[in-house]
Amino acid sequence: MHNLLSSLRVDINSSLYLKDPESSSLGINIVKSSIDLIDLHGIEEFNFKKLAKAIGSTESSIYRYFENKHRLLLYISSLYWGIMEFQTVVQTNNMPDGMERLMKAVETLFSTPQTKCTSFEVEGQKLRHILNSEFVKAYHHKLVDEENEAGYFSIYKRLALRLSEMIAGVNANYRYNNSLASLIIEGSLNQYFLSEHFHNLTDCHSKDNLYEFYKDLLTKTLTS
Amino acid sequence: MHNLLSSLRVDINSSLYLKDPESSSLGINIVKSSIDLIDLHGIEEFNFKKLAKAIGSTESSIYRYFENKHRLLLYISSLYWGIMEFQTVVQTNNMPDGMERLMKAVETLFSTPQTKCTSFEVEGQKLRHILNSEFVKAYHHKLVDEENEAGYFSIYKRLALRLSEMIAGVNANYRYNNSLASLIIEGSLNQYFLSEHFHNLTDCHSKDNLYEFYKDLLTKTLTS
DNA sequence: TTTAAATGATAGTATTACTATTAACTTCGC
DNA sequence: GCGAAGTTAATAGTAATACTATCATTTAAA
Repeated sequence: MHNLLSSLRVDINSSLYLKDPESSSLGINIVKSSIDLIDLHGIEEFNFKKLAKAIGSTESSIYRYFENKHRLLLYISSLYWGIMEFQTVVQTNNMPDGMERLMKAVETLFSTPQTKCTSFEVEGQKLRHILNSEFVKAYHHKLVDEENEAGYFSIYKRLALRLSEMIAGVNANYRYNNSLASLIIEGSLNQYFLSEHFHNLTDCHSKDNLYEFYKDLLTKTLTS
Repeated sequence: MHNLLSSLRVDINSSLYLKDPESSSLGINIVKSSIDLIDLHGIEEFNFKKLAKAIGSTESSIYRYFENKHRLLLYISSLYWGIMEFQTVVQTNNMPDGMERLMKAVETLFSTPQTKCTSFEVEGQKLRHILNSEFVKAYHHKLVDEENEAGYFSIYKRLALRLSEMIAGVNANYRYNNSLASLIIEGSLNQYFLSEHFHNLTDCHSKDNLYEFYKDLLTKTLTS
């Protein structure tokens, strides 16, 4: 299994970057350090000048890898969803029972991403924290339709469709499998944010609680 | 009822503005026109220079009402949630049956806001469209905890808690009423966005569909 | 009618998000 | 080991944004 993990690679849409960051140590530094900085200060406070300073390089060098910070955020987001998809596939592989599969997928979605299967040895917690806070900004903007067309969200959508299919596998008569899948994936980001910043708008303050909440919701919705 | 509607006023946290926009025609113009512009071009493209031009005033005059565009967005958001809360309360008033009450509240949440009960005669559709696209940006930032502390999200939170209490009224043993309430309110914004921009990540492309999806979810979750 | 308050007009600053240019360093084929 | 090609660094510059400041003018209230 370890070999499989290290040989597989998250395949990120190549139009998200100008030069593949995995192709050089500077590129890897750009991604790793940007994850540190965005995790720490948020995307608004983050810019290429600060990033350049942090890695001891220059703005112009960073611009050779990414057109702008928005694209970099999309790259980081794809990295996250790619890892999540990979883990979901690995974890649910060869599970014959539909409900068990679905629950395993949900549990995986609420877990910390394993960054081992990438070139970037970053803390999965940081990656998830970034996605919790910043992913909504990656698609809530004027050019979302163009970017969606260009495939910048394809990994995210593929994961949602996988989940949707798993839901259909549990109950083929359920009419809202796509909406339910989106609801869960959104929740996997948002409920953590609520716990951190709007404490009494959620009852889930641990991964276990969250899993229980969605398990209950899904079991009742799909089997009653 | 009409008198009640016109005499009641959505009470917005006064630290969101420097000078109450409802106190002058310029203030009302600022809010009305900003809703038009943000609806049309999104919050990133929007700035006080463009707003000033649109209403035939100046940047400096607008800065006398709102400290910055972020505060203005928070003001508009409070307006939306205030209307939603008001409508929910009016619509569910005197309903003895808990489930019926909850369903009416959900239906109201997915409806277009009635702006009659404000000083701003704007199209409710625009207001909802802005919230669908921009509300997440109102709290996904570095200063969220400070702003939350200052009460900038109090109407939103009060609405979530009302919904949470309604859920508890249906099933007192359900342990996740806060999380479920947040999930519904988030969904009332997000599922519309999905329908518009990520069409096949949802099955709900009308208000009726959405209502059915959540009705099914809530009925099964709370009564089985 | 006087006075204060509100608004307009204009100018200016710091920061951001880039673009352009040139110089220096690295790497790779030969 | 050498030169060419590619990569990165250093520096400078631009347009737009998000304000702040000042003072003149208009409007409203006492």
